[in-house]
Amino acid sequence: MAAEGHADGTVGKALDVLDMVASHGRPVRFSDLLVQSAYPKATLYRLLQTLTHQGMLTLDPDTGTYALGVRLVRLAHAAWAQSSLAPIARPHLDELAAKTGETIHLAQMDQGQVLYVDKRNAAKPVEMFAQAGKVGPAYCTGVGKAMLAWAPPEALEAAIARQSFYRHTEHTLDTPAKLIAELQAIRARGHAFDREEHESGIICCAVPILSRSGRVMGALSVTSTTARTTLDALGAQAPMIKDIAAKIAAEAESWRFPEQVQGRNA
Amino acid sequence: MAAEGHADGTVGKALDVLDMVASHGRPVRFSDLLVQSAYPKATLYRLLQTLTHQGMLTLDPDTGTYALGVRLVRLAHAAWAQSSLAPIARPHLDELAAKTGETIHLAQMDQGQVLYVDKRNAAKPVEMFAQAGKVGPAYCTGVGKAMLAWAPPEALEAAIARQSFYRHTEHTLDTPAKLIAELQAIRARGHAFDREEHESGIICCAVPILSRSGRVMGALSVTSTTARTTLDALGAQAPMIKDIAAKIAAEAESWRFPEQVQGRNA
DNA sequence: CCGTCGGTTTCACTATTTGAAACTTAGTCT
DNA sequence: AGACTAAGTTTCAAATAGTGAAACCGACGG
Repeated sequence: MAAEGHADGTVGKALDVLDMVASHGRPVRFSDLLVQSAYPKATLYRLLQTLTHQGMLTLDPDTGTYALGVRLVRLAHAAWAQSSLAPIARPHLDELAAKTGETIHLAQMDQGQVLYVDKRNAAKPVEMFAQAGKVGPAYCTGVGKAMLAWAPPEALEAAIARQSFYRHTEHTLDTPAKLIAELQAIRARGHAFDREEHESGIICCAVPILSRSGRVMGALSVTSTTARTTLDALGAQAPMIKDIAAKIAAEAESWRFPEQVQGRNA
Repeated sequence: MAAEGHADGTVGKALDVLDMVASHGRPVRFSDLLVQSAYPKATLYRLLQTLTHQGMLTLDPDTGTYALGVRLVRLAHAAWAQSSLAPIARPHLDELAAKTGETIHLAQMDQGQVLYVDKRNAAKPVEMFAQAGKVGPAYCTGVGKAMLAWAPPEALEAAIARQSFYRHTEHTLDTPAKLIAELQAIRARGHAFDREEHESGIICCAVPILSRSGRVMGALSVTSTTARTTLDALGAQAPMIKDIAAKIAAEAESWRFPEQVQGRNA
């Protein structure tokens, strides 16, 4: 059911296999992959061999199992550093965390899902890798809705098609229609709320991070619990959150426009 | 000219492009990539398009620049969780950090280079993503030498061919011969030292993390400065470090952790 | 208005990928 | 033992997907 869309070309298939390996929590056998992949034996075999040879997968010669390779960790480091908002946003998240004392999330959109790229936890110290890289649903989280609300129509449509609309709580918006109505309200209001839609007792206020041209770059949220605060109180913080989001956007944009792309490789 | 190995098939080329984008610290233009890639315009264009379509790259429509995509961050999260020693080693690193009060490194080998998968910093709080994923040279770091010392001959040869042997300090082992002699001594001694070979004033003691079958899974090191301690004092800690490395190895193995691939197949 | 510079598309040519089927180990059952 | 079976590896003709020189387009700058 991976239904990872239209695998364009060999590369698409290879990446599909990569996802397949990733989706299992543990090393997988060739045959395990074979049953769930649409590809015939020989094809899958060659794909795995190529990926292994490339260091994207590692093959344990003893158990004959495949796992994601360390090359991915290296690539991801670069990805996180260069293409996510995290490094730029870092000091702003610290500031926001200090001011609110609440949990802060910085997220971006990845194939219709919310991907958390950074986080400040109210209680525990930062556990970056353990949190960054996690994904969540878009239709029932503050950051997800904030990003969807400002997404271009065709992206929104594609995203909606990928939502499960599983009813996590009694407040979950469990149909596309409800969600679309909500997005409209969010646009009008300027920020999104999570009204215990994902987890009971958990509420949040989220704002989009928009580029000057109005493109959604990510979202920023302050999360709390109904025990500790109310939606209204959170909403009162919206201007400040929005302000910080704007700062992040501005910096991100000026960081991306350096006339001179420095250094050829290395 | 860096000759990123022999790109096998289209997939290899695509991954090559990915590395190329990663190697620049920032978003790159099509034309920047074109000049440094061996591929002709149309080919590179199609490759970029496929990767972008797949979410491995993102194309900023405003500036027309490519950057690594967030899908990589997601994949890496899985890679880190499933194929690196980090999650298993975490509590042990904490313990070692507490006992020594020094900087701790956990590393694995990636294409002849040292890849740091986790770290405990003596001074500052953990900055995971900023550190994990970083690469370093193998021939002049404690963890690097520890892993090379127990590497199978064929892998060692391949790794040596990839070292630059740049003379970082006056203590750097700057020839294969010197390195090989040192590796022998390390094997005999059971642990490796970094005698200010990479950075002046920085010393460390590293041990390999070996599977029961003797394969190198990674390495663990305690780093300090000449101002604070001596090699002998660090060496005295070796048994304890080794003990912790053994615990990590045992747990990793019982978790059916797939070990590093060694050689490349034909 | 013309020339140039990025970037995108075309299209005949070819190399790569495909996948059914045959083959090889390494276990297992009788 | 021998003869099955499961899991992984290899073959090879057919077909598909990738190639890249060159043409094309649109946005500058003069």
